[in-house]
Amino acid sequence: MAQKKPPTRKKASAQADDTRDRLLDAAEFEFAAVGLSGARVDTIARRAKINKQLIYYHFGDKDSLYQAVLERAYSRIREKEFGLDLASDDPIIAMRTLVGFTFDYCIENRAFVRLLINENVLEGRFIRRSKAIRQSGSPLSALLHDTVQRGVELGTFHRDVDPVQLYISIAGLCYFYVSNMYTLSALFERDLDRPSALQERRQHVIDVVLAYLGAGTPAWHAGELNSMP
Amino acid sequence: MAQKKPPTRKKASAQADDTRDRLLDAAEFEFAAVGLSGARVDTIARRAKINKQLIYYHFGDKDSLYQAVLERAYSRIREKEFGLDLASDDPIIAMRTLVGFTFDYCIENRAFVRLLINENVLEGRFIRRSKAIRQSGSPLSALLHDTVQRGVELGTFHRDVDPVQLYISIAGLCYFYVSNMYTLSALFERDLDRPSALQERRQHVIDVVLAYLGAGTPAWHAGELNSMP
Amino acid sequence: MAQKKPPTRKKASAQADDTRDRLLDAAEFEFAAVGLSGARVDTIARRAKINKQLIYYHFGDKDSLYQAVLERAYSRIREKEFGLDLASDDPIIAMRTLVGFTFDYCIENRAFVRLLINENVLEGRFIRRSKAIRQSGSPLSALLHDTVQRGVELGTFHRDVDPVQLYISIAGLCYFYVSNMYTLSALFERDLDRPSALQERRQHVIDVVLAYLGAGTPAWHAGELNSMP
Amino acid sequence: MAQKKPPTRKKASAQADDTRDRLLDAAEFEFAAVGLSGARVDTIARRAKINKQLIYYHFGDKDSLYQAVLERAYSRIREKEFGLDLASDDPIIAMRTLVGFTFDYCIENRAFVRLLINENVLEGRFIRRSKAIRQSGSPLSALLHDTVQRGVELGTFHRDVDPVQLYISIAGLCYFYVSNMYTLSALFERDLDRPSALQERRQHVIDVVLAYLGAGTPAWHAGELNSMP
DNA sequence: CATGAATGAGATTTCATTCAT
DNA sequence: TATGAATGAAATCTCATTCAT
Repeated sequence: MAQKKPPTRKKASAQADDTRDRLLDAAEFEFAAVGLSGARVDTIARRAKINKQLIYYHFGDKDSLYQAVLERAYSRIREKEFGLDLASDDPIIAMRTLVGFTFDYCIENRAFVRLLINENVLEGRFIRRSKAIRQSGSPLSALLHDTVQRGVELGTFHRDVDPVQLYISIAGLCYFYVSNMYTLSALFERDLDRPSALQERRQHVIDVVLAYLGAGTPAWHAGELNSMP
Repeated sequence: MAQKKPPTRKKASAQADDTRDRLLDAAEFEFAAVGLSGARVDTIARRAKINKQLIYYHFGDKDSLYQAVLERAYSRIREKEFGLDLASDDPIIAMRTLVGFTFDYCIENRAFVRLLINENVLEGRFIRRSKAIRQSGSPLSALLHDTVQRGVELGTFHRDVDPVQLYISIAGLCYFYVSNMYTLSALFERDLDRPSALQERRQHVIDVVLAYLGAGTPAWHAGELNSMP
Repeated sequence: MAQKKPPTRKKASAQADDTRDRLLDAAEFEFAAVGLSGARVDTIARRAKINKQLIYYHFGDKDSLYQAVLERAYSRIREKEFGLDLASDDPIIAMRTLVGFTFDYCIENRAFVRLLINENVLEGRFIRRSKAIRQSGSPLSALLHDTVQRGVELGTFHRDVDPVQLYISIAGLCYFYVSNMYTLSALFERDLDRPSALQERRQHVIDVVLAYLGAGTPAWHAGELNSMP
Repeated sequence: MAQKKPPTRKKASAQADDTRDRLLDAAEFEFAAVGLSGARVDTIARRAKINKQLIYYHFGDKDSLYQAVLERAYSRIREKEFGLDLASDDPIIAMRTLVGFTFDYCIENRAFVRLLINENVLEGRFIRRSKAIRQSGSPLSALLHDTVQRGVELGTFHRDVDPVQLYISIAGLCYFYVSNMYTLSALFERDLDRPSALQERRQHVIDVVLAYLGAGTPAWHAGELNSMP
């Protein structure tokens, strides 16, 4: 939630909050599109329909604006992940839900995927500074751990697995498809962004993960209902 | 915007070739590290220990230099991939080889991974211009297709699978680990770059892929010999 | 460029006066520290713990604020100088008092010294506009003239002297030490701001002035009592 | 002598040296006139008739340019001071020469006086970084010490004196007149920059210093020939 | 009186690119 | 080929000042 910076700021009017939000939206778009170094403050200001100098008034500098965008983006996905309520479901269902959610989130929030990419280009310089973001990782792996554990106990999952390793694989199967869509599309001369291609990929990713956990079979797909939003 | 091209250098001196190579190496390093927009021509020149103007002499402009770096990077991995000689091996072995190779290549050639990332930030603008790169995709999927096919025919693979989908998954499981190592390390407060972590990940990726193809079981690991280079 | 002036405030509240004072103090500090061009309106406001806009409310603009600070500073030293009551003392005592006072004032009011310095960097632009300041010079030289005259008549001073020339020398011996303390300290690798260094300088300056007037001898120092505050 | 900065620079053409010199001259003028913070890079470039960006090419940034100007200015006056050859003269003559030189130098090189002033506004930030400047102080006080010593031994100077204290007084009597000429002129409503005023001041300063050393008498002035250049 | 938000002009600095040799 | 010098366009950021409440 921490997304304010200016040390001088005391009371924030509703209008000022609106300005900040528009600014963050515009900045997220720009940073996601061209990265931190590629982003132009001018462009962000124009897109947010505000005076360029306001950016400096509200956030101090370009880097701090980027940091605010990054933190907001992380807090959003975490909020949704923890809202999935995986704990109460059947482990297989829960895992399908999680994988499906992850894939859908990537597709619908490409800005987020690209933001992460850029943050890695920056060698994680900003994520390392954000305590809030760093602290969001452990509940995530705990959640995964519990789900896998339950599956193993019920006998539906064949193997125990490191939740971190599993999370990275789920993310890799989903994020990479989005983040590298351009080179992959060019390489295989196939439009990976078509609805049918997305649907196909979604199923494939779920299949891979469940197969790995020992719970997925081709036959099992018959009743597939979990459609994309 | 590339104005000039070196006049189809025929009698290029050995020294000039050396200069070009040093230049491409330095440029690859810089582009991989900070992306196209983040890269500084000055920095590249300094790193290559040449005069900045030489960059313009040899490559015309920054974009063309980037394009040259990208093409060289792709041609290198393709060369190695086709050198794997998967066709003659047992499909399981072949697949283990391919997945292992892909993982190892990512680990050893992080610059390449980052280069791809950046090219995607640029929306594949340069890869689309390069016929050579685009043409390297289809033999790759053909190779994969054959291998899978053989596995299916031998009964060791349980299912048929789209080779493109499979390739993207293999790549995703490997590349994502490298490309997003910084954010993942921060998030899970775990150093993913330790030799033991790399070895663990390598095995995990192979397990996932083979499990999906229906050829991998935990028990099966006992005889694992495929160590990292 | 001063647009507006507070409407000749008559019923100024006590609070407003307090605000003005805090503002002038903060402004004096800032102008003395970094000069007119170096001073930041923001910094002054923050230091005075008031809202920046109040500066404009009270003084119209930055230049007028500077002018007010300058006038207050001059009026303060003149007030003290005329309070010295040199007229009734023995000329030698009077001169020792004046020189000592000038030195002490410089040491204790470095902001004032620096303010003058800056005003000279500005080529006296603001002092020329201030009738009040300009008019304070002539009584000063008259005072000096009388004192020297009395000394000459009593035979304790050996020579007549231009009071303006004398005043400038006294000031030069004192102000320069303070205004150029940083470069001098660096040059001679000696901390000129130590209490003992200050005391030594104070005596030296008195010696120089009295020697010039023909009234000072080294032996004469024995009964020195005029200590620094 | 140390006045080059750019780490990239290897061979300097005569033309480039000329550019650097013009740049330093223009910068000195500007810094002396309005201080470091008041100086405009644009103005300096225009005055030097060069492209503004060349400043960054040659000096890196505004601060480094200022540092180079400061070092050049100090090295110039030191060079002249040590060229006075005070050691071989009669101590009284030597002292008159030194004081006269100091005064004349201030009058003719007001830029230097103002440069020092500004450096003190900056709290000696740059002089402290310059080893070359700092090291020039000790030979100076040694020179003064010797001269005074010789005068004392010959009996023409009545007292021993700290050479640093003496140097500061000489400088104070000279520099202050120049550095504070604007406020002093306004205060005493007298143009202190007239040739006759300068000549008068020059004599006064010499008188004060020699009177202090015990070597000056009003009568003694009769043969004064040491005119201003 | 007082405040937070907003703005326009202009400052420093960066950077790809070209010039001259 | 190779180099140091030079340049124009544009980027980030600063800062006095004004607006709206």
